[in-house]
Amino acid sequence: MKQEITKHSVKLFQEKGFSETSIQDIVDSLGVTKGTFYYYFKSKEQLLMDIHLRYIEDLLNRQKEIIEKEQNCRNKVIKIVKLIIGDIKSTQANGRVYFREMRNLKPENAEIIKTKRTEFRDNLEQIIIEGIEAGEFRNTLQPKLIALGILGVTNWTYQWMNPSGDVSVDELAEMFADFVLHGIHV
Amino acid sequence: MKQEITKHSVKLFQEKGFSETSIQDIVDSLGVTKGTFYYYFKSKEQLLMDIHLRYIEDLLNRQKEIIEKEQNCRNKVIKIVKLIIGDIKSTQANGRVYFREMRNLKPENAEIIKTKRTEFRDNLEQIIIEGIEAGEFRNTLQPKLIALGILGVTNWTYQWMNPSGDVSVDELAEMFADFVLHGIHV
Amino acid sequence: MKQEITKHSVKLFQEKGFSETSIQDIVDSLGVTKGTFYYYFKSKEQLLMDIHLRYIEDLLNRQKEIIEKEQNCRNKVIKIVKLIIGDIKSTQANGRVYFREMRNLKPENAEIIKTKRTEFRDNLEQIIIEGIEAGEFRNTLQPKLIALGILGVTNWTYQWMNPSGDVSVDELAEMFADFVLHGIHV
Amino acid sequence: MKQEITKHSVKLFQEKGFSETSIQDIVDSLGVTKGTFYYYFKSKEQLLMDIHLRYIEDLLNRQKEIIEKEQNCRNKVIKIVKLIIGDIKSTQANGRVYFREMRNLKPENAEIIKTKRTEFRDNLEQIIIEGIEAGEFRNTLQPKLIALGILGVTNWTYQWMNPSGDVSVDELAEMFADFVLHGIHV
DNA sequence: CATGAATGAGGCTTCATTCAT
DNA sequence: TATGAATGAAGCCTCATTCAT
Repeated sequence: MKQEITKHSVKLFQEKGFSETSIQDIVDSLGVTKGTFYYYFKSKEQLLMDIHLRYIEDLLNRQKEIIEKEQNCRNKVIKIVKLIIGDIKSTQANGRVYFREMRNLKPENAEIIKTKRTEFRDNLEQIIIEGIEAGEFRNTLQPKLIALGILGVTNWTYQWMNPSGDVSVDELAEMFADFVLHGIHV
Repeated sequence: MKQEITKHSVKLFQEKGFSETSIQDIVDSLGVTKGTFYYYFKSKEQLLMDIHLRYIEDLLNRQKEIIEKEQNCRNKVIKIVKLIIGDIKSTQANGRVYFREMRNLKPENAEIIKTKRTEFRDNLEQIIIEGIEAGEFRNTLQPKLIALGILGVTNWTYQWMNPSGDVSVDELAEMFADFVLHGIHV
Repeated sequence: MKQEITKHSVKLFQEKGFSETSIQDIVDSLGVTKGTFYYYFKSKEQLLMDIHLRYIEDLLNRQKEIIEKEQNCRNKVIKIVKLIIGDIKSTQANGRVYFREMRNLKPENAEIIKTKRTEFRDNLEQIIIEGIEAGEFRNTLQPKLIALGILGVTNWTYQWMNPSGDVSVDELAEMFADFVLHGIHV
Repeated sequence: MKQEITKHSVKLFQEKGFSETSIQDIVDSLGVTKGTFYYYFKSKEQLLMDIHLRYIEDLLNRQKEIIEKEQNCRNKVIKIVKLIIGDIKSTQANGRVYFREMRNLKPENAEIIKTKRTEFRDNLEQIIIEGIEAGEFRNTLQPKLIALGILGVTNWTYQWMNPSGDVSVDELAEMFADFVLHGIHV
């Protein structure tokens, strides 16, 4: 039931936004009553925190795997781009909530998520640094800004991507990986 | 007074979010009363629409100027990247509201903004297409996706940029223009 | 278990008040679940009634003993003052609940308690009457009002007494018995 | 309107208790809507605080007057007894709320009221001390406890007094003043 | 132009109670 | 005996909006 509530909530939050979705909306979509919601969650905010935590922790785990498995930095970057974009179909709702609604967390919870978010970004930055040292990447790059640029490319996808649209996810991931590596110039 | 209200609202919307900011918050920050607000705006949503319209129309105008003035596509892209990032200091609040709060517009208003948003993106896509035809850009690129990728790099900036932080806006614009053109690979 | 529940409830009701204490609070303090509570008590109100009944019936029994044992009215009054104040340490929580929460009983239950309360007061009034007739007490006293005055002195103690404070219970009982008998004037 | 709300609230709190009275009850009794209540009061608790403050400050002022005007301690005590009981008719509701509902104040507000309550008691204690020194009162008395005893007699009245009942307020005040001074013993 | 009182709908949350297991 | 999931009513409070002045 807790999972059921989470699932429906993510869907609604994604469609209407966190503040715009009422507990009533959530329980109505499940056919239960408000009491049930509060049996499983201490507050609406805690549900949001749950969603955030689950999302970022999953991302961090899979990022770690990539870093350990892949040999060169080029492939690490490609795989991370594909990681974020790749499962957009299954987790787009989750991702949208994650990228948009952090503001609604209490300061102490926001801090926790922010720390993990920073960790993810730092890991990417580290790959850029190592890639430069290994001669894989151009040595004029500023690793921190580039990491943020790459995340812009991938995360922004969650704003416009229409999973039932005409763009194939795999195709998009390939295109973006290529774009990140080589830019647009001939 | 209307401008005063808009200015303070943008600041508050950016800090706390549209739904989380009450009319009371707005008028308190101005030292006036609610009646005054409703003398100038028909509704809270109309104020948000005003903010959106002003922002996107300004962007579109300046984009048009760039397209007309610059000779080659390479420079057009560079200038557009710098356009979005360049005035982040003066309009970050505006930009954040623009990128985050469109969901709170009424369907008919959202449609209007969406059209202009699409126009901005289409213009960029057109530049990519022309650049490819002119041999400036790689011909393996999918123009629409690349346009979205570039916008990801630039628009995402509004999420993490701290205007009082240590990253110089000019430096950032240069770095991102370079990143967009040449990617990270040697 | 029923006694255990009662004991913990009294403690919580005294600290936070009846309305402010939830069944959840009670069962949490015992490490059991709500079902258990409702196995032993029909309702929250019935628990409160139990507490009231037990308290007043004990008082009435001990008052009766005093009335039967003591020879003169002076001693009867002294002993009753000491009865109420004397076991404040062991039953302060009970007493506080008794003096404060009667309002939360259902009308029919409130009536039952009120009757017993009146009985206790009437017994005291009767002692005053007999004391006046016997020439022990001043014959200008209005027995009913004086009974209420004496109960004020004693019952009010439950409002301010801090059992772990610096006032000794015995000392207090002596002082109040003396005060009731002789007043403050020289 | 604010006064109107306060007046009706006091009446309801006295009848049903603070926790048992809903904002809805209050506004219904006035024929207005909930919004109106919250236009005048920040919270239910603040209304309670208002009631408490008004009551104790009035008492303190009138106590001060008595202390300044009356010449001997005997009369000061008599006047204070009559002060508390005297206006029971006009302020019984207020008094009941004051004596019963302090628990529902936030800790910081409770502290403020407690301080003023203590001030009132300390003033009475001071009168006892001076009375003993002046030879008006018996020197075996413990001033602090006696002050609490006297307050028991008077304050308890708010528990049982039925203003429309058969006991005359003046008569009661006389009787209790006499009781406090001379006790019950011949 | 501006105020400030009033509305009413809706939001989050708590809680006593029930009931199948 | 005891559990724990579920209910539904009710409570406090916020807020966009209206309107007489």
